Amino acid sequence: MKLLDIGEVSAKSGIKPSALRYYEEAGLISSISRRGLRRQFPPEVLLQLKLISMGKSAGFSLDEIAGMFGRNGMPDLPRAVIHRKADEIARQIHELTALRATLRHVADCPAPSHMECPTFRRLVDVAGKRAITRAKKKASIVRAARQP
Amino acid sequence: MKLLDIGEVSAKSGIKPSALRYYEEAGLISSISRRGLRRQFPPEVLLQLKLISMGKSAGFSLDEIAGMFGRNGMPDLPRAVIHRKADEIARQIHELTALRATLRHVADCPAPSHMECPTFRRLVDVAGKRAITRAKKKASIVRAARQP
DNA sequence: CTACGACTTCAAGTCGACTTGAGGTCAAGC
DNA sequence: GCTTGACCTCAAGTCGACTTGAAGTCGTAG
Repeated sequence: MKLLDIGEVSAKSGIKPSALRYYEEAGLISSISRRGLRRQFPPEVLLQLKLISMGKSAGFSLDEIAGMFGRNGMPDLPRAVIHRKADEIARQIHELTALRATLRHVADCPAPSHMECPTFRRLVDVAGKRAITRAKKKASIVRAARQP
Repeated sequence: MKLLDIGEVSAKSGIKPSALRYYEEAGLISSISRRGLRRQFPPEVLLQLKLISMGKSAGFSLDEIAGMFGRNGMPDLPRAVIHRKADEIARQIHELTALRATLRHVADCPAPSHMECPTFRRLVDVAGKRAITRAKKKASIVRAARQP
């Protein structure tokens, strides 16, 4: 199993060495040895980084991502918890879908004031209420994750 | 048109007054008058806040959101630009969909090592390449903004 | 063998998005 | 008329996710 040094990982993933060190520090990835001082990573790290970047672009914090994928890239979590994460993502997909529709609408709707356009209001309402709940939930999830 | 004072807006939206002041400072919303010192907002602000929270949960910065919806909540931008934002969101929906599928898969797949499971690798590959591009784009925007 | 460039550590800095704190103002209820 | 509580301003603090800088260490190419 041929190892990649941090420079190669950085080149292949597009993530700066400094960020890779930071991820390692945070326990998201782990280097397997050194050549001189240089960190050597197993090739799976590239896949793990992809997962990390997916999680990030989904708006999860590094802590949450670590929670999803565990220390070595794979979840040691009960299925139910993972499915709950997936549900959270599903909800987010819903919200994004509404946002996209809203944008397309405001781009094309010729009405003078969108605020009074019923189509617009309906679109905005789709994702509405959960947003408030969410901020609070996030905090509690983090707390829960810290006390296993 | 009955006005809402900042406390009511906060209660109805779940957003703290301090954050509302911050949004006003940032030009995302605007209060229309004062009663004593208290800011008074027009009722549309609630809709605007919904849009803002949608945008936030989609991972956009306040600046980007301001860019989408303009100073007073509605876009003054050319259609093409708005559609590009919508496309960006569409891409993100794609990524999230892949992430959700990946999570469901790791929750249920009984394989010993996911790293070698072809289903898993395929899922991860779905969203892959764009992430890198995105980070660079963001950075270059930032750089450009610093040198006007 | 030496110079180079890419890495190393560690501390400190940055950026966005707020929150918090100190000190002050107001309008409504008692 | 005075207190109370929710607001006000402005400066400073916080948190996450990195980046940057200084000072040092390697291994390879010339």
